[in-house]
Parts: sequence; C-alpha cells; structure tokens
Amino acid sequence: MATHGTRGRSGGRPTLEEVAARAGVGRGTVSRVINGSPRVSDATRAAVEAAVAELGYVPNTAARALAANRTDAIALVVPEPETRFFAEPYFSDILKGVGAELADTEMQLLLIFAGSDKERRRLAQYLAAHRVDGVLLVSVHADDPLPDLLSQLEIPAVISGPRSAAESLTSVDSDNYGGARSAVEHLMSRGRTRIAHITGRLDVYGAQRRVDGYRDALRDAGHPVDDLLIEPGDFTEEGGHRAMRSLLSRCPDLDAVFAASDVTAAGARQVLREAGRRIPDDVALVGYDDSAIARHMDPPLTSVRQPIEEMGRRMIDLLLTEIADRRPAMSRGLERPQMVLATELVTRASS
Amino acid sequence: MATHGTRGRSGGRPTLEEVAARAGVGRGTVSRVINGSPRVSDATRAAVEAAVAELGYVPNTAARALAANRTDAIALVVPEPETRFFAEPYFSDILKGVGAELADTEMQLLLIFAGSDKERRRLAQYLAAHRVDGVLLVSVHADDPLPDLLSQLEIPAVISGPRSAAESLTSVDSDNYGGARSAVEHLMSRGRTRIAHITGRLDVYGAQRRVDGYRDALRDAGHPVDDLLIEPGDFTEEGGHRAMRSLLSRCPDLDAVFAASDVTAAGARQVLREAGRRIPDDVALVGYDDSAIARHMDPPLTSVRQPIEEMGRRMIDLLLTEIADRRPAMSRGLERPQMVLATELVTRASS
DNA sequence: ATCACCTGTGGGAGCGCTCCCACAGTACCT
DNA sequence: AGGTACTGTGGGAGCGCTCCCACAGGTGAT
Repeated sequence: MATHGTRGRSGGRPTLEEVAARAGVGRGTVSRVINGSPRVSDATRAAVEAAVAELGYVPNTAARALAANRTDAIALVVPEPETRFFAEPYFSDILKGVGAELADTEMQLLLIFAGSDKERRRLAQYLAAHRVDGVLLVSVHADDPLPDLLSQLEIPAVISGPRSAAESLTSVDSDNYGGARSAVEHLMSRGRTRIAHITGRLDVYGAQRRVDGYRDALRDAGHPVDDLLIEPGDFTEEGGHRAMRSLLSRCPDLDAVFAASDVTAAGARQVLREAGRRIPDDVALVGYDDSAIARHMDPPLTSVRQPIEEMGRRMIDLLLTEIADRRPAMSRGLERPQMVLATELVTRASS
Repeated sequence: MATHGTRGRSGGRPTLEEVAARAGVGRGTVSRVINGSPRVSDATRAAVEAAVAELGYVPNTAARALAANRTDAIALVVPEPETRFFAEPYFSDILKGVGAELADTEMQLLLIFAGSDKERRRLAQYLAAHRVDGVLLVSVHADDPLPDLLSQLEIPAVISGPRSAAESLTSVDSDNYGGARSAVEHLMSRGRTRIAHITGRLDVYGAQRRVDGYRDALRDAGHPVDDLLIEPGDFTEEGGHRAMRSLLSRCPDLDAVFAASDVTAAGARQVLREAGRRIPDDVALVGYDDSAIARHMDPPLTSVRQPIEEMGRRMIDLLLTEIADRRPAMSRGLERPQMVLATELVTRASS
C-alpha cells in the first residue's frame, strides 16, 4: 500500500495513473481506452473499463485541455442584450436545435451575451484566451467587428443569417428569396392580381432578398410589378399600421398583402379591419415567420415558416466539422460553405 | 535571439515564461503581477505590465485550472426544459441579476439546462469532473436529487426558492409569507371583509407559505378565517377559472380575491367579468409576481412584487463568498445561511 | 557585530493529461 | 533464415500555469 505516499490529498479524485495501476496496464493504454482509440485489445479494454467503473474515474478536463490544446466547449454568442434574447422566439428556437444536436456529443455549450460594450470586451478576452473550440454567432449586425475578430484569432465559427460581403465565416441562413416567392405564387394561385408587399427593414439583407423574391415571382408570372404596391416597413406592428394606411390610400384596389413578418401582418390586419376590408374575402394576407401570432390571429394567418430549429442543428454540424478539420489542413483555400435552408408556406384562413 | 528554439509552434500565444524573459524577471514574479499579489515592487510591476501589453499576453485558462485546481467558472443550472426557461420571466430576471453582479468579476457564467434525464446525466458527469467552481440552482423541485449530489461532491452551491427540509445548501428566497400578509392587509385596509384566496400548487413550499400569510393576516386583524374562502389553484390561468367559479358558487358574498399568481388572477378576472362582477367596485383583486400581465390587465392589477433580480444578485454574492471560504476552513460547522428578501406590494386599480 | 525578521524575487516541482517514440510480439512475405 | 509490416503496449516529455521553498538584501533590535 504505502508506496511512497507523497500524493494523497486523501479523498482526491482518481487519476489516469491510478486507473492504470488498478487495471495493471500503462498510462497510455488507459488514455487510449478513455478516448475510444481502436488500437486496444478487447481484453485490455474490458480491464480498464472495469477499473474506471470501480474507481469512479472522471477525466480532469483542465489537464486534458492543457495537454491536447482543446476545451471541448463551444460558445453560443448572442450580440444582443439579454432582454431581446428572451423576447424573440428566434433565439430560443436556435438554442433548441443547437441543444438537440449537441446532446450526444461531449461538447459543452456556453451561452454568452455581448450586448453592452463591457460584455464585448469580456468576450474578446475570453476568445483571445481560447476558452472555447468554436463559436456560434447569431444575429450579427452589418458592421459588427466580431466576425473579423474570430477569423483573426482563427477560431472556427458559424454565423446565422445571411453572410455579409466582407467576412469569410461559414454561415447558415434560410431561403428568404424562395420564401417570398412561394408566398406570392400562392396568392397568385388564389386568383389575386393586385398583391402589395410591406417590406422589412431594408438594411437587413434578408429583407432585401424577400423583396427580390416578391418582384421575381410577379415578373415570372407575367404580372407587371407596380412599385406603388411596395411599401417599406420595419418588421414591427407599428410599421405595419403605417404601411397599410399608405398602401390603402395609394392603391385602394389591392386584393392581397404580403408582409415581411407576422407582426407586421398583424398591424396591417388591424388597419384593414378598420377600413372595412374583410380577410380573406376582400384582401388576402400572408405573413412571414409562422410565429405564434400567426396561429392565434383572427383569421389564422398564412405564413412562411423558417426552419429555425434546423438552422441551429446545421450550424452545429458545420461547426463541429470545422473544428475537426482544423488540424489536418488548416484553411486549404476552400471557400467557406454557405448553407441555405428551404422555407415552407403554411396555408391558413387568411388567404 | 535563437536561444534554443525548441518551443516555437510559431505564431503561438505567448506564455508566462516569455513575458518573464521580456520583462527581465522570473516566472514567479510575472505570476504574482498577473494575480495581483501585493508583494511586488512598483518598478517590477510596471515592467511586467509593459511586457504583458507588448506581447499581448493572455493567461492560459487550462493551465491555470490544472495548477490551481479552480476553473473561474460557475454554472447556472436550470432543472427544467428550455421552453419553460424562456416562457417564464422568473428565469430571465434571475439571469439579469446574476449577470449584473458577475459583470466585474473574472468568473464566467455557464447556462446549463437539465430538463430531460439525458441532460441530467450529462450534468452529473459535468459536476463530477468539477468543471465549475460553484453552482446556482434555480427552481428546484421537492424530490430533486441535485442538491444532495452537490453537497456530496462538496461543490459550493446556492439555490433559489425556499429550502426544503433535508438539504444543507445556502438558499435565497423572497418572503412569501410577508408578501401574502401585505396583500391581505391592503385589502382589509380598503374595507374588504370577505377576502378569498386562490392558492398556488400546494406541493410548492412557497405557495404554502402564502396561505399561512393569508390566514395570519386575517386572524391578527381579528377576522375569522373562513376555510370556504380558500380554494386550491395551481398557478395557471385555467386553475384560476376553476377556482373562481367554485368560489363564486360557494361564497357569492365575497368582496375580494387574493390570487397566488398574476396568471391565476387573470383567470379569476375573466370569470368575475362573466358573472357580472365589476373590478374593483364589487370585487377587489390582487395577484402575485407583478409580471407584465399585471400592468397590462384591465383594470391594471395590484400585485406583490418579488425582487427576483436582486435574488439573482444575492445568490452570486453568497456563492462567491462560499467559493472563497472553501479553502481556509471547509464547512466549519456553521449553519448554511438562508436569506429571505422582502416583497413589495404594487397598488393598482384592481383594488 | 549578531541575530531576527521582514520584503522581493527566482525557479523547482508538480497539477493530470495527450502525444509520440520505442519496442515486444506476431504474421506473412521473400 | 532474414526481412518487412502491423498490432498492442509502456512510459518519457511536455502543455503553461501555481505553489512554495530558498535566498539575497535591507532594517532594526539586542
């Protein structure tokens, strides 16, 4: 027993070495078993596993991180104040997908908010210390320095939403163009001809793509595109009110409205009601997001569903691949992938 | 230059040793400066700080964790599915307080959900690996094994909500008893005499305490306590409906209702309306939580505000203290503190 | 002058892993 | 027989820190 009892912070957790002694093998072999290396005989593996179970061995993450230069953790960075994170279902859906995909991995997920400048600075320190193997960046604004910082530090990262010009990070987005097209095509198939569009904030790339989809759908069907039928909004209910009022006064003959978000559609609906237009009899209405609002609206709102949860899952897939690939051939000149997921039109009574 | 260039994974991050060389001091001295030890002369400190800045040195967390046996991270564990976390403002308020209090610390916060069994197992592994210095446990259910696990592993932890019998963890709670008392006293001061109470889920200790507060407030004011006026609810709107209906049929003469949550109050309000009772003219109504619902109800709801954000802040305070104290004298027989924060009655038009 | 005791400082010895080289053993060609 | 190759295994050499002992040099009491 008392070999040379130097160690023994008594009750301490068992180490690799102790497991090795117990199993009658070497340190390296235990390490191989723990890490699932195939080059271990079945008998040895069994012996080691028994020792691990008997001793209740749990690897020391810090030691592993130090020796292997990895942390087995990835961060979900939300460059927003916490309040927005909780207010918008977008984030919780992403998180759900991410969590599901990560569930059978050894990776640990950290949630980091970087809304304030102070938090930003902390995050920069955190990343500089390489405390995570990779980063998921959701909701990046146009002039955000974070993507640049990440590629400078050579930290694998995936961003959600459309990739803006400069950055070279992998991204996952939903098909805003296609989603808009399907909404407009649906309205045309219902016999509507004077279809208006209330846009989102046009400094958001996705909103711009929806306008493109709207235009192209009309043009390809041989309809003229009447610019008077396009009114800028800002994704809010308020914006929906304003836009709908000006549309009604400008084009009283419109028979359908495609809004760039469900919330905007709700605002439009209210104005339409007040103006005595029945939905869908007089004016058909289609929204975007397929949020809870859409289901509970009266009448229930046809809306374009984005596969947000799946976006979360894909982001993790891509990130894990990138982390795994980093070692063999770092940045082998390949273009970073940009994945675009299909949307789905959910038809309800409003159209 | 080329001393013995063995190291040099070129472009690698600078180490303590390199900073020491640059500053012309020893490794130990740099470590002392980094960790803010007072036993360093001003001149040396300045030299080291200059070297740190020039080299852009950032300590390697893994190495530090390994050597010092601490992680500088704490976990906020939510033993619920993610959906509930997002649905209930309670969590986001706690998180806000925690985040604020942690902002000027070096501690990193991890958010961990442990709703499913799978997640539970992962968490257990995680804790066994001592990957965090401490744990904040919010919303613990009666028979949850987590508190026991934590004290077994000797991981500092603070739980939110009332401390149930067995466990010996530090806890922070709001004064459910006092909150209920203040609500009832307020109603009595408004001249109400037949005050009903719709309880919360009575297997939740806090709900039980609110009933106690209700009873004692009446008794101490010399009012008889009529058990017919107490109807069990479950914190939900549905429960509010049911409870209010049975109260109305049993005690049509009631002139006030104290509900154990705002949501329950909203349910009760609906039934009262349908029964033709005006609020507050015929029946005064008081809720609990002072959530957004309370402000937006028609009429706005008087409600008992819990200082949830402050609870978050206090939890961190206590946890950090406990982490700091662990070393000098581990568990010196002292009772774990249980902190109870005062509530505040927010008076609005419903009473 | 001697001792005691501070303050500042350098650097050895780990912390518990992973990586990788070395090597025994077996197998299958020449 | 000798070579070549592969499988399984042991263990040395770090990874970049913190802790702590040793020690130089100063200060003040005896």
